[in-house]
Amino acid sequence: MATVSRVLSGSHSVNPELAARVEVTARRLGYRTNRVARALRRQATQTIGMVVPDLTNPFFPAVVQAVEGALREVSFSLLLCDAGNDVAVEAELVRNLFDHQVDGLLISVCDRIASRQAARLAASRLPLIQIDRRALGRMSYVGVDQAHAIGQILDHLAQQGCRSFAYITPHPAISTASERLEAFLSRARALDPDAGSRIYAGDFSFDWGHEAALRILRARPLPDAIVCANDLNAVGAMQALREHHVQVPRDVAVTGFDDTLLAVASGPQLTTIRQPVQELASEAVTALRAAIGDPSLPPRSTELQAGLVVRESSLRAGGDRVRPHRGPDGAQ
Amino acid sequence: MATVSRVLSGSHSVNPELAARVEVTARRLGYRTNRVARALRRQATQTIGMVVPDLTNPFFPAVVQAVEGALREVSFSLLLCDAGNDVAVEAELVRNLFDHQVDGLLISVCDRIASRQAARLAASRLPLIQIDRRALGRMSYVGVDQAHAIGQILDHLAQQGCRSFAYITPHPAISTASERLEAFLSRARALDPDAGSRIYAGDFSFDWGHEAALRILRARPLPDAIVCANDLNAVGAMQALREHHVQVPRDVAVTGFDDTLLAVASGPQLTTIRQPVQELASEAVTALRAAIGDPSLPPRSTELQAGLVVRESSLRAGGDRVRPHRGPDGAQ
DNA sequence: CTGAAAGCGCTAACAG
DNA sequence: CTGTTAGCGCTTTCAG
Repeated sequence: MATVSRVLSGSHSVNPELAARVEVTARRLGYRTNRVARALRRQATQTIGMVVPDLTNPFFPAVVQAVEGALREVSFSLLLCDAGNDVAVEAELVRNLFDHQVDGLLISVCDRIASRQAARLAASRLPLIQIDRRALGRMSYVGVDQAHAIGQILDHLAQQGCRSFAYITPHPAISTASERLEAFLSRARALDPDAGSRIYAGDFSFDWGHEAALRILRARPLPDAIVCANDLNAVGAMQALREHHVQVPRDVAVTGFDDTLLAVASGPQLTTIRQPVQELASEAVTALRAAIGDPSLPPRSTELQAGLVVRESSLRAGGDRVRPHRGPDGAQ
Repeated sequence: MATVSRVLSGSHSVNPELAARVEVTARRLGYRTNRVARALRRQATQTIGMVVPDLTNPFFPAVVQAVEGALREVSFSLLLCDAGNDVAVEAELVRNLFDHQVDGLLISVCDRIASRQAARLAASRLPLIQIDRRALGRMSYVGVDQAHAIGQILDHLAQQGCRSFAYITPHPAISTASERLEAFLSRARALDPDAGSRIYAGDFSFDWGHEAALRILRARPLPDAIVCANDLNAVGAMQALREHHVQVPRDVAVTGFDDTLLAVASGPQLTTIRQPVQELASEAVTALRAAIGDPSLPPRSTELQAGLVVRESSLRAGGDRVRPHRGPDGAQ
């Protein structure tokens, strides 16, 4: 019995001939090792838990897919949980994941403050990597350099001749939103002293983008550009602008963040930031496996760089990519 | 020890006073029962496996979210797997899920033919419910009445005065695509004898919608309406139309299917079919639990009804919702 | 109603 | 290199 175990888990060297016999027989019998029993004995499940705030935000499915792929390569499985943007649910999910004896946790927290307790609890018991959104500054984190990303957007807009800016964002309780907002404020003010008075903070939704744009419209004059903290907000804003016959990018430029499907599906297509989802996922998995292998490792944080993707929504000055059929009044 | 187990799992009646003492102590110690050990002993993990073809299709995250919620209510957990539209990966995932000793399987198969083997294998070993896409006619299935949904679209379009139709669809190897296509053919032909010659089958992507629309443009005259088997295709098609200065819905009506975020994010907003995702999920979970409870139960199939959501993209005849700023040449 | 004891399927320590 | 044995943490007989 022990020999069979050794052959099948490849843990120990076994006489090749015997090993072959075991393998053949196992295959003939359709034998598959019971991972539950193995987990109980080894005290390791080869399963990691992942908690995301909301699968409905298309950014997260992309991350989940990449994470699952990265885990599969090292034959780990994924226990996925959606917190529904609810910190209480999130805490409950983390506890449930403990009970499942997951070997580690990947978490994108709902709230940079309110999620701290759950995150701390989790980190005290398990290797944990924060991904994208974080609550604990001193714990491992994999995310993108938000300031640099926002900088790229503003540089691009400035180059397009934009001199006044509004900013639509979810509530800054989300760490990424907060970082983007701060970056926006510090950089936009150099170009536009009033930028700070045109911050519209709501939530992550299409509807909020729409609503915020309506407020921007009411507070005329329009800024040259509306920078949005994510694609959903941006697309909502564009919708509202369209309803009010304000043309993007002619009358106002709009930018998003995440480069989700929405960016390409909207009309006009959205200039946005492409998150390095693959790298985010593989870095997170690597870091988590390292932490599982040696729990005494110090926290490790990685900031990846995201890239600007220029599409129609920000091209103002009659550049090459402006749609030709917009007519002679297309230039401002 | 046995008494503690009985109290904590509530399986057996225990002297209330003793039970209280156990509970207090357990709480004080922060005791949590180890689900792996329990699973080994009980031969049941309280975990179900779910395999979806592609999380990148926004329909599936919605389903996953709903399923996870429904499972949480009955304290089951979800082991999620993304097959990446690859039948071989799908089969491997199913095997892996066996090894995890999941109590049941929810699967939306990649291919109605090629996935049969994997599905049959799975069904032979475990309670299994097919959800949305199916491969096995005789096994349990929860989905929507595609024919009725397509019927609603065509009725609506006919009412808008459309008399000629094109149809953009993924490859009919996907069961839902195949059912929708068949429904389209049988119903559209009554209105348009040529409908069968305007079928564009490709894949589930934005890009295919775009490409198919280009082909439709090349094969002028334009049909009155382009019916699409999903929102992604529809939005891709609208993009191509826009690039060629064809106005939706003035020059051609376009409809989608799924009512994802894209439907509302696109310009013009998309008339589409809203899938009853919540009901789909809760029915699937109910059916699966029933099958787990009594594996001898006969297969059970449920067809839910989906509803038409009318938005701008199909309103042709100067109805209320046509955007007013389109100008006097807006009517065809 | 409660306690003692066996055992779920596996792996690892220990002999040989 | 291989076999025997104990035991992971829990639940469920079986006695009492």
